[in-house]
Amino acid sequence: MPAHEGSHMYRAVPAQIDLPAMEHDVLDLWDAEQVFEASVAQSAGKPPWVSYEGPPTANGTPGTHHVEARVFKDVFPRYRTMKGFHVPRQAGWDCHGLPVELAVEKELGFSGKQDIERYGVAAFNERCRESVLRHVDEFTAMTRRMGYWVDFDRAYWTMDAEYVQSVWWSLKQIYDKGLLVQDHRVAPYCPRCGTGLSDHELAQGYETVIDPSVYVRFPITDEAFLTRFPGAVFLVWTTTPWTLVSNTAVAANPDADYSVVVTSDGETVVIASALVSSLLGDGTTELAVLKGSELERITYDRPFDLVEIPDAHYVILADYVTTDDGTGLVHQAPAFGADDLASCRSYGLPVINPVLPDGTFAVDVPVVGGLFFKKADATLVELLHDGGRLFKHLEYEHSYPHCWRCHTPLIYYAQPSWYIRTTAIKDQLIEQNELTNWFPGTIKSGRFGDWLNNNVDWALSRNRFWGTPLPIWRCPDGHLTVVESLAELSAIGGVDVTGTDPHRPYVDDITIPCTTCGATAARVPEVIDCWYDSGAMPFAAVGYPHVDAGAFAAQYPADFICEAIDQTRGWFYTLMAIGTLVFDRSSYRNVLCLGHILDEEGRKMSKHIGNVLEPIGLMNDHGADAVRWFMLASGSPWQARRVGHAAIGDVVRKTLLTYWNTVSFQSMYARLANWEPSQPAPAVADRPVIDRWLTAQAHELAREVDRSLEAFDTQRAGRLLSTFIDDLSNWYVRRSRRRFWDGDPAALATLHEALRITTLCMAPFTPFITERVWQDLFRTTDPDAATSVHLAEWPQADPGVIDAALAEDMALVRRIVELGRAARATSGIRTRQPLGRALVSASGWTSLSDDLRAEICEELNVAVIETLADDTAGFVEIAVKANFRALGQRFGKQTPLVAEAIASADPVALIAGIRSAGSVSIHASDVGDVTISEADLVVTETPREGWAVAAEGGESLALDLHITDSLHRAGIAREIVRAVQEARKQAGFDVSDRISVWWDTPDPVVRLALTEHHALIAQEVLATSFEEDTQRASASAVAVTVPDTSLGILIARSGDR
RNA sequence: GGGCCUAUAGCUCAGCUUGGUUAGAGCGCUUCCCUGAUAAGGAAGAGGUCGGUGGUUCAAGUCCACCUAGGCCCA
Repeated sequence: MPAHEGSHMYRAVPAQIDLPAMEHDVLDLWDAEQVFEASVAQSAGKPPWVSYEGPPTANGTPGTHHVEARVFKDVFPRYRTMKGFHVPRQAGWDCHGLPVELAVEKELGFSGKQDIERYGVAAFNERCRESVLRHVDEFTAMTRRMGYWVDFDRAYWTMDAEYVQSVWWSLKQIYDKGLLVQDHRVAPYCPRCGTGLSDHELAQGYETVIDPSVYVRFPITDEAFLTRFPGAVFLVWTTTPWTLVSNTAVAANPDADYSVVVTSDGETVVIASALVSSLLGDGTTELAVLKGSELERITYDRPFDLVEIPDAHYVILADYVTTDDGTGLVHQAPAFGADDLASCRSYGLPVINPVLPDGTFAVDVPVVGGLFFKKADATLVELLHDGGRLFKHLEYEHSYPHCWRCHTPLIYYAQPSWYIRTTAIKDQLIEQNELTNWFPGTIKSGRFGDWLNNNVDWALSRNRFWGTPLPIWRCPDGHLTVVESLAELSAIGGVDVTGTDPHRPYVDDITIPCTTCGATAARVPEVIDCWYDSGAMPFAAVGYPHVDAGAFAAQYPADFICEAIDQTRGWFYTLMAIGTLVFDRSSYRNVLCLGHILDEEGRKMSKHIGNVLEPIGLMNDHGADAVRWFMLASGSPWQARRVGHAAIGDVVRKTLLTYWNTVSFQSMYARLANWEPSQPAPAVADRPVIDRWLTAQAHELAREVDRSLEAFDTQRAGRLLSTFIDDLSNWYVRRSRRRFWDGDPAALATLHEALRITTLCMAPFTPFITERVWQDLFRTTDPDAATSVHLAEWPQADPGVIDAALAEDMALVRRIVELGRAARATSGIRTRQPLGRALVSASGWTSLSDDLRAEICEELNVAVIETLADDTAGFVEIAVKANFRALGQRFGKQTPLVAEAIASADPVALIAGIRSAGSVSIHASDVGDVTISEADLVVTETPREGWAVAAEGGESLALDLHITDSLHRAGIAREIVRAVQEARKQAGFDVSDRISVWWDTPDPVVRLALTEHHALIAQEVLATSFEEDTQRASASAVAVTVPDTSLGILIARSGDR
């Protein structure tokens, strides 16, 4: 509550805070004051900084990994906004595709496409649309809770009619360039989903499985060959016995050597020479070595006679065959392998496919008819065994592609599909990648660069229902008409269909006259890969070109995108590919690639294991700021990281609460002193050295955090901030407490400014707590302050204020203080007991200013501090070590010899010589005389006797432990002060309460201490009266116990008398 | 089989770009201290063959090679 009307005082900031509750209040504040909207509106006209929101698929509950990506997608826009850029942020939802279809299938209890067709495509797609809308709410709630500012009102939906038509437009551009084609190829195919998958979808679904690994005898039937080698068989290896049913040929490498060998069992077999010993072992007899080319067209008897395959079953030649594993003779089933198909086609072999689109063998196939392809393996292996064809049967563990959504093993399957010929723009893609900044950089040439180098055409079409329909109409003669919009369809067809839902089945009902021949053309049945949808968002999100061309121009390409590493071949690829296909340039300049979030044991989070951290719960336990800070600053963003309650709780205690308590401290004492930031304070240059130091550090902080964020390095920025907060609380405030009790304007103004800079720098990271602080400390005190910290400008670092020399000096001060504390601890004399003097030896010490030395004295509670080297009494022990870093540069190979010479020299004489002459010459064996200066040495000076000493890294401090009577009494006085303070706290007095003190003691030393230090004690404990008298006990008086004394004290609040 | 990443204290991680002789922090543990903001703070201690082997170098946690294990991605 403000002290009076029109005042510019801080609000009271309680020491205790419930962070999650505070965050909810801040969320309400942002809503009430429309802060996000204001931050975008306020920057209109400023240079744009564009980041794209990769649309999450709304088909399930958001997880902690979604929070991770969203934290990074939030922190940089907030930062750029503060830096004076205009950063519009459009939310987006990925609506189409298999994930959604599968979720709906599951809800409806369906098991395949037939079920969907029976249910009706219109109704099914309606369920898909409804499912998307349902799940979007959960994402919105999580997004709001975590403080990710993104504009949901303008969100793009990939299922919107405008979006779909934008995608159509782009496909037409690609078609017009001749890069959208239909082709029959062997492609990965999910038999359960009944559709082919693209290579980047394939990448999502590898699973480790154990398959049979069988070596099969293919008896040779070529008479000439058999005449030379009676009873010879080809040994053929496969891990997919089910494809043996459609065996069409055996491929050999024309240039490889093949051996005809008799095994130890007396059997004549043909395999690659390179594999004879590993496969057949010892005891074989080699009959002949033939080139693969000599085997061409040698016929054999196929393993199964279940389907008709005419004019086949001989050896063909193919370069891709290797002799690294298997037998060097590769079974060919052209319907189920891309290489097989190409090789067999070149020999004019037929392509026979006995497997139906649902993955089962056709019912009329003997033995395996109706069986799911994978399930046929066991039956077939048994059949091979019974027929004497099985040479060897092992199990083989390998990773095999599975459907990324339903986990059905995929089948490589020949079928017609639509492709985008990305291979035609491969060089352009590589060029665009060169112009892209990847974080971390290794992705660029590594994972992503490899992917581009091995680029294959994009299998675009899906034989499914809920997706963007391919905008291609075909007439009976096969002429194609590709359209870019419903308006174009209306124009061609002469019927207004602009109000039609551009989804199946409605769009399928539209027919148009063929633009080539005029015959009736109908849409091809396929929909497209939903990854195309999301990759099209840079233009489709604004409905380009049909809706708003200006918006697109302003937001292309993006300055920044960010997702987890699994998007390398997903969104990162589709964005770059579509951008390059349609606009000849990639859609983004900088891309941050995050590592995955793991559980506390380092396992992937999955529903199966039950180790999923539910993000809203996590944020309600610890606060969104804590989760955000963890994601940004704890560990390396591109490294897989373990997240758990302990790690996030740490963030709260170490960073957020320390910051908060510093704020609370400042608010408390400023209010007690009726201080306002607008009150005059001495110029920084005229303030005490510690104020100048803190101010310099704060400006350096602003500069360095800025640099880090420019380089997308949140980890370094976080480290800078938490170090600064620690310095602030545990050095500046700790050292300056007394000045705050006294209401010193210089101290209050210094801390105010330091907190202002910290709060601003931290705002993008932890937007809640910084907003609370901004409201309580800055908005209330400055009528010109921005109404939200997120509407404020980034703090300008003044290079003139930054003082590297002072920072170094202060670091030395703190190291010396640490030595002093260590010496105190080893001596057993508590800091409360004043000591007479300390001696210091450290490089840089002699040039330390008096006020910095005073800091050390005060902190260590010693009367004077002096230079150890000045003490000529001879009780200083000097140890000298070689400084290898300096010597190594000068002497290279001879460094150890010089170091040895230094070690064996008399350190006292050495130092005496150097200190008087600047350098000395010493003799090193095999090197000769060398000149040594102090920089070549690490000098440690320690006193010999009667002192408490601590030394580290060439710096040392010694405490004079002699306690005089006067020091003893001063110690007692401090002891009394501490005891009274403790009692005040116990009694629940406020820090500003004045008290009365009555005391009595039989001990003359204590009595003397009390009288001697009477004024000091009274001042320290805020006593308005301080009398020797224990008889005056009052009802509210509190007894104070002072350890190790026979002192009796009573205190009472002055007002309580 | 290939590519990339990772391996440092009981746990979580810095440090490696630019090599320097006592390898750090936080958490946890033991002992002690301090407390007029703090769920804080400080000191000491236990705990490390810096995954292994070789190499380069006067000097390797750091650079190089190979290997091992784990992860991710691909085939």
